[in-house]
Amino acid sequence: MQDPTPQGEKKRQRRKDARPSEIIAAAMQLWAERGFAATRLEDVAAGAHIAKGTIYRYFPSKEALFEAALQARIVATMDRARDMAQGFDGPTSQMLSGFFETIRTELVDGGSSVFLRVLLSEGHRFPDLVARYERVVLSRGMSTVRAILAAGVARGDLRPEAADCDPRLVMAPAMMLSLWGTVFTTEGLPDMRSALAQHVAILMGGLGRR
Amino acid sequence: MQDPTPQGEKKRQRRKDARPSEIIAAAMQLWAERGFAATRLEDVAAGAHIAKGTIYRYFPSKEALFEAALQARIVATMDRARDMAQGFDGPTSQMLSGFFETIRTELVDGGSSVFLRVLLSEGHRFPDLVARYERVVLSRGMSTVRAILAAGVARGDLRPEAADCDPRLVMAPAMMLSLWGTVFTTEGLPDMRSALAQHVAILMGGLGRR
Amino acid sequence: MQDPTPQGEKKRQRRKDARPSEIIAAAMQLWAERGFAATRLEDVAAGAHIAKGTIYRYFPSKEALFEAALQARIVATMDRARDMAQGFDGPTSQMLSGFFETIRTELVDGGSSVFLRVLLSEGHRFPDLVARYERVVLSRGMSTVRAILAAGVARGDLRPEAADCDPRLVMAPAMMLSLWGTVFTTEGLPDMRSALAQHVAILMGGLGRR
Amino acid sequence: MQDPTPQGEKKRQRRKDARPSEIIAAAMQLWAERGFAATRLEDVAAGAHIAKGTIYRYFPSKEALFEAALQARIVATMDRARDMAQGFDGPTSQMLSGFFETIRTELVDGGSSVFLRVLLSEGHRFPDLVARYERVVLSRGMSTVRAILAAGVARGDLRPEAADCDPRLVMAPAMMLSLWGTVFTTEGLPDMRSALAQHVAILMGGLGRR
DNA sequence: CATGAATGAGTGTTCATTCAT
DNA sequence: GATGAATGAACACTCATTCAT
Repeated sequence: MQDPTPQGEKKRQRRKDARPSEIIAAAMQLWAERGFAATRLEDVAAGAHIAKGTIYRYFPSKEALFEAALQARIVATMDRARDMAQGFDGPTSQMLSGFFETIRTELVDGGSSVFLRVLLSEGHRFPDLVARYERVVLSRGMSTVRAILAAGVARGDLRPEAADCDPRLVMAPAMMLSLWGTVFTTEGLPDMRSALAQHVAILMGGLGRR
Repeated sequence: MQDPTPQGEKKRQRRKDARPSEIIAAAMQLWAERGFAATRLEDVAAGAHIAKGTIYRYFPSKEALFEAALQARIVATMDRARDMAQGFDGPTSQMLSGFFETIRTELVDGGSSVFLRVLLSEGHRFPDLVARYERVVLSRGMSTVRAILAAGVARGDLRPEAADCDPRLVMAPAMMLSLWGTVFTTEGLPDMRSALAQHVAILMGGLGRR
Repeated sequence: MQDPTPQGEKKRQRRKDARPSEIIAAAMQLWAERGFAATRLEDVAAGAHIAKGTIYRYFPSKEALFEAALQARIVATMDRARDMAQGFDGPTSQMLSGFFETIRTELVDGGSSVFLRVLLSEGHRFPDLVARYERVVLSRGMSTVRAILAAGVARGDLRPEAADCDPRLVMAPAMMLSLWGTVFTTEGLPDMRSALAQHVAILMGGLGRR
Repeated sequence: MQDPTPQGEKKRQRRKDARPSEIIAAAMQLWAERGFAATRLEDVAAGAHIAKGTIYRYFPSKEALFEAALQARIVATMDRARDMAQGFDGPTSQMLSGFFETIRTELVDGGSSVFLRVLLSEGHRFPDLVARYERVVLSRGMSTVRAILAAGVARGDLRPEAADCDPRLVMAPAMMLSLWGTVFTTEGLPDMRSALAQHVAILMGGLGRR
């Protein structure tokens, strides 16, 4: 009598609140397996154990679902990565390792490499999304790299020219290796963590003080 | 006059022989512009100035066309790259530059980055193709890198440990930058040649003799 | 306090009783604006400030709502019109004017032209409704016209042949003009009242005593 | 050998040329029976004995099909009607009769009343079509009426005030009766031709010289 | 009783593929 | 061989209707 939202209401409500992320999770799994275009919304629905129409209560279109997934999964991580870079003041090699580990965790463990893959191959159809991804993900990543390099120069870990290094060169192996593992064989190759450690070593050698 | 292959016939014959590569050229151009899934076979036909049905005279399906294009465009180039690497015996930095320039030419100017993009995001639909691409393109590229590194070590340009370097780390920036330019903005960033020159410098610093 | 129908109850009761007509009112407004097929039940619910499911407490289906709206809105008016015609004994031109004004008020101001529009274009889906509309609305209207004409002949206002006039000819302009204004431009044309006055004049000239 | 389009080609060509009008014919029949919204494109295809996709070779959308049907069926007729009115110089009553017969033939026999019905009830979804219908059909019809009335005044058949008569009053019965017959019973009522003859008589009485 | 989350049948549209000419 | 008209399976999206709360 006193409670206008009794126990009964809550179960459905709890479900409703969880739906969007359940749908996103199902979608990302399938996109990772089959690609964006090749995944039917009906499959996503089945993966989330709901009916096709239910998706449309939460996302107005397939593209919007992609956008929401992107938003939901990445922003937080990139912020975290940047905070880490700015807050932490250890040796440059350690900052780079931390940065790469963050990227690896997000892209590989968190499954965010789908976004990169989809944007790379179907990006022409979603110019707005590409623009947002650049703004939110790529440029933040590049800023982080620049900050790390600048800090390294300031600290004396790196040579002054390191500040002018194209940040994509620093990020590329982390990105590429994440993609690599989703399609190509990695047999006979170092695991991603070791490879990134090698990358740090090369960078420190190539950019560091002689 | 009784000649069964008169002048007219020959022209047609020449035309007919050229068809497959004309179709492939048209397809690659469009795939590069719009992506594989978003390009209709009808557009490819129009680009090749033939009728839609004619494509099926030469390729049994859209996927087969993709496969043929991949086969046709890449093998030669990769062979060239390897030959170049093996045949040439200059300083390591020069060999790396040459190798990257070859990759860049092929992927960017030749438009082969489509293959990488498609395979990366829709590879699961083409397991055989992925396997072949790995065998023919990726592993050859990695062999080339290993050969260059080994030659560098032998020459004394590189430290012995360079021979154990994951070849993907060497290739990744060249691959990633090729993909980058097909979707993302490059404004405010060095052009690809300069970036690869930086990459060579970093590698030489990171892997080279102190 | 022990009263089983206290003040609060009553208000709710009054509310509940009013629901059907509130729903009908909301529906007719939207049907008039967008047409029957293009109006979603959800919009009707929103217009009536209730939840979608609540409509089903009162009407078992969308078609049933249409039927109920038809029933509710028209019978009364047509009865009124007939009463007016039969009760009043003025000059024929005045009776016709009054009749047309009644039709105009109902169809245009009251929004009942939707029924005519829907029945005209989707009537085949509602054979029962069409039959009822004919019985209740059209044939009553025609009776009224016949009564007016007969009275006019009896009075000496009209020529005897007027009694044989197809009543649809008398009603058609009033009906058509009501429909016209719901879709087509009326710019540069007389307003409906003036037009109907012209119509009365023509009828009186064409059917009246020379 | 001399004929680049031999017999074989022709059969298909003849078919192709006929397709659009076959599709339109099938569509109009079904729209007349069931209304526009309630008729699936698949039904139209079945009615034209073709596959659903074939419709899209000739019309880019359902709406475009409606538009094409409208264009195809009506313009010619309305032009004919206007030519008739302008070219013919007989008594006004005869011109009116001719005009109404043209309208009747087109709307009833030619099935064009569908357009009116669809526009009346679903016109809100097609503002462009409504505008075109007004421009092409309605305003031409009204011009024709005005021309007939003006000619009648000039001839001395009609009183001067007839020139100011709202042309919709003249057309309304012809339009309304066409619609009437598609949904409502006409039992016990004069057939359309007789009714329109009565209408002409009334108009001549109401607008004509005393 | 009221709610609105969930459903799923239904429809317009696309496009790889076929095949009569 | 070459053509392009025809096909029909497939898919995104809508919305009347249901039902757990």
